[in-house]
Amino acid sequence: MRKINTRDFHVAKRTTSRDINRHIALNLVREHQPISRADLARRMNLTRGVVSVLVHELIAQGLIHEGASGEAARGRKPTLLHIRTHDRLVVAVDVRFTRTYLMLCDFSGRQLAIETYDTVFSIPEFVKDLAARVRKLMKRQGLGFTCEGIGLVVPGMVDQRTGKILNAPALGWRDVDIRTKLAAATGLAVLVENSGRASALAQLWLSNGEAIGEHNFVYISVSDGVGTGVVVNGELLRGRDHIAGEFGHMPLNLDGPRCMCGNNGCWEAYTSNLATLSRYFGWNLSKDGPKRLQDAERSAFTVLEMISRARGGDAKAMAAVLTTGRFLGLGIATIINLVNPDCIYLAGEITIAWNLIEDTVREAIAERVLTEAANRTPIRVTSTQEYPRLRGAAALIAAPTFAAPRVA
Amino acid sequence: MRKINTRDFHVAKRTTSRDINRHIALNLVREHQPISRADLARRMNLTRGVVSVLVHELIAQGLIHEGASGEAARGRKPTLLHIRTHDRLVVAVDVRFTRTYLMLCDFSGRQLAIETYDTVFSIPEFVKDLAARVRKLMKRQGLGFTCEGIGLVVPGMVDQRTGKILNAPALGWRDVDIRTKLAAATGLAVLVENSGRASALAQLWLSNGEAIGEHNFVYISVSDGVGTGVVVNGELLRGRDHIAGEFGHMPLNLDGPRCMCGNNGCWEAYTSNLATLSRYFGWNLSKDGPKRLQDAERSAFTVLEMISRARGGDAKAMAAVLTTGRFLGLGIATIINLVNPDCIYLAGEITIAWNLIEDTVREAIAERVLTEAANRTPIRVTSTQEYPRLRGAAALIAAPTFAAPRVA
DNA sequence: AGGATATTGTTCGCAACTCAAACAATACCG
DNA sequence: CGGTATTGTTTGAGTTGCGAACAATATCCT
Repeated sequence: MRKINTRDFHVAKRTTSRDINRHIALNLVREHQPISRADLARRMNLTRGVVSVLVHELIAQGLIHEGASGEAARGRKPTLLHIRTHDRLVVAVDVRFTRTYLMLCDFSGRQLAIETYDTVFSIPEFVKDLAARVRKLMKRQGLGFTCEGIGLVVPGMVDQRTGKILNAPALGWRDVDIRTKLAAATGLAVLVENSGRASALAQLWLSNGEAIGEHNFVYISVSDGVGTGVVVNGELLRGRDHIAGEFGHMPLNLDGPRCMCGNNGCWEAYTSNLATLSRYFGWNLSKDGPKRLQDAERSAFTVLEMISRARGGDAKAMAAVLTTGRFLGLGIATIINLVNPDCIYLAGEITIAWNLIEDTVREAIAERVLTEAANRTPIRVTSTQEYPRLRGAAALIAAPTFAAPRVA
Repeated sequence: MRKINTRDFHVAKRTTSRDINRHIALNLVREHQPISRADLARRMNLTRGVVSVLVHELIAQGLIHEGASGEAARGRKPTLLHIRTHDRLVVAVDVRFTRTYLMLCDFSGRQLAIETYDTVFSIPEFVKDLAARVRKLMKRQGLGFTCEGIGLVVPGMVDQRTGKILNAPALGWRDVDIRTKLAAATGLAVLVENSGRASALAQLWLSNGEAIGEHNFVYISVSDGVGTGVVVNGELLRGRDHIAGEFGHMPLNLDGPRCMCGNNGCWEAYTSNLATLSRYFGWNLSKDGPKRLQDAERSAFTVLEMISRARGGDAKAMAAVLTTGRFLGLGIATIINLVNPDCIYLAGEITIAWNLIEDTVREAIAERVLTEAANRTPIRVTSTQEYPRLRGAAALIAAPTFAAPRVA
């Protein structure tokens, strides 16, 4: 039951009905390919006649293409339709504190090439270097491919509308108009987004197989910080200033440990990798937080190693991991009470220890959740191998092609 | 950029374009009445021809009606259009711990009659009594009016789809199918909702004048508990189990004071009227919470009185109020970081003391908010005189008439 | 082998819709 | 009282979904 915004509405034109149906058809092909025209007509409750025209238009636009004939128990064999993604490419960039990840993939998120290198912190050099790498990547890819844009994600605050990085403390970037600079250097469209929200976009737009279809979820990425993205009704929650969804900085305890953001007791301060390590080593973050972070990042000893030790019988490591699990659960419970999503996706290094902490997490959730139904909210752990941030960067460019037209 | 849900979509039919445009026209009339056809055409960027037909259909449906001629500097005088609300009535019911409020109003939320009486806790008696009161109200109203339904709000968890009250601890109601019972007793359509969310609906659908138009906001109602409603893109956030938006139970401190919900340190436990009173009297809620609540409710001494004392120079009262203000601000800051709404509406008895606490609230917000832009989020205090809960109950019945048609 | 049957994809007349332009109905103004 | 501006209606054209008929193609059954 949505209220029509009388200050910003979209009247239906002559072509609106067809625009809507064409987009629905496109998305059905995307999620059910290969699929025949007759099958589309059945799923859409339209006549085959209309669907034929819709498909013709989508082919003319170069969005789908006909493939081989399919099998049928009886009657004429169907012509199967496929999404045209293989020659529509995207460059995805994930800038992190230590290293930068660069991926070339197609519109379905399929990885074609990937490379990683030490992050360049000087903006002009970063742009110049990245532009050169993109050129090389496209050259190596050969002809017959078009690159439709660069998606870039950073850990920090981003104004998605203007493409400006407002504040990325981990990189030391502040008020950087990265979009304009990068677009000028490469001649490509550039979209920028916060890495937590981008991961949510990847889950929404570029997930494979069974994971498809959730339209109300919260994505939680636990690594250096805790990044989150909230998806409501198939749309990422961005907020007035494009800074919505910062669940990492909700307080668990106003007098708790110091957080990177300057406040005390943020969820992130209890559950980030740094927090877990601090618990193990007995660091006092309230005193020397940022310095510790840099030491930890640069040192070889990561949370992953700590988890190995926990598995190997190191009781202190196990205790630290479990405590993180408990706070993870308490935060998740709050999120469930606030958003009541269909499910929660959990990502980050800590998920490697999922079978160690699952019981603790679920126990903490049960403790603070308000109803029995909410307690049954599924928690899905996503594999770190899939590069969610990079796929999210790709989704920035690919998604607009498939998004619902704005109406009413 | 919304993703189309391929499991639950709405194909555009022959009549979809007109359905959309008719709803837009209806809403424009609603928010700009009196308005002429020509004016509608200009606002909608449609030709007057189409608008004429749309208006004709809306009149045939009995949703709008023609009024007097308007003034024009030159040329033919316009025929002004009005929403037909005066003879479409709604019964709004607000059940609270001490008293029940019953209002008869029209589709625009205009109050026609209001009464209040001691809450009847026995369900069968409550239903029987309410049905009798509704009959009497309608009889007194006379002929020529149609009652289109009953909207009922309660403090507690409600499944809006089934109309069942899951758990309303303040009333002692649990798993009550109030909708079926009340519909059977009155023969009217019945919709049930949580009172915090209903208030948000009232703000969205039945606000007057300048307040019209916000489509992304959080409504915070501070009274016995802290009820909240989140509106995103002109739609109330309900969540999978219809329990979303329980910001009252987000923790400020995991080891904080005991809350009605059974957890510790909920925002509500710091800012509800009971919490404010406890601070003044030095009650220990962790020990004897529910009993205290009943005592406080039944006693004549309310938060309002405490605020008077604070104004009168009672330093202890002032301190208690200011502390509530501080925690109010800390919670609001978290909400801003999570939802980043266009604005925040604040309601409840504590708003009487707004000029006392505003500075403290804003200070606390500035302390925890993550960006300068977020710090500028407007906070609008709504008058208690307007019965937000009752208007929300009315909105439950009235809103579906005006809501955007589901498409794509 | 060949007709019955089933399925796919196209075509065509019809109804519903937006759109542009012409039109009748007012009202004001010099 | 004619010129002009504005409102609201009408009319024809272009676009769309709908239903039914159609051709093409495959399998099944005799």
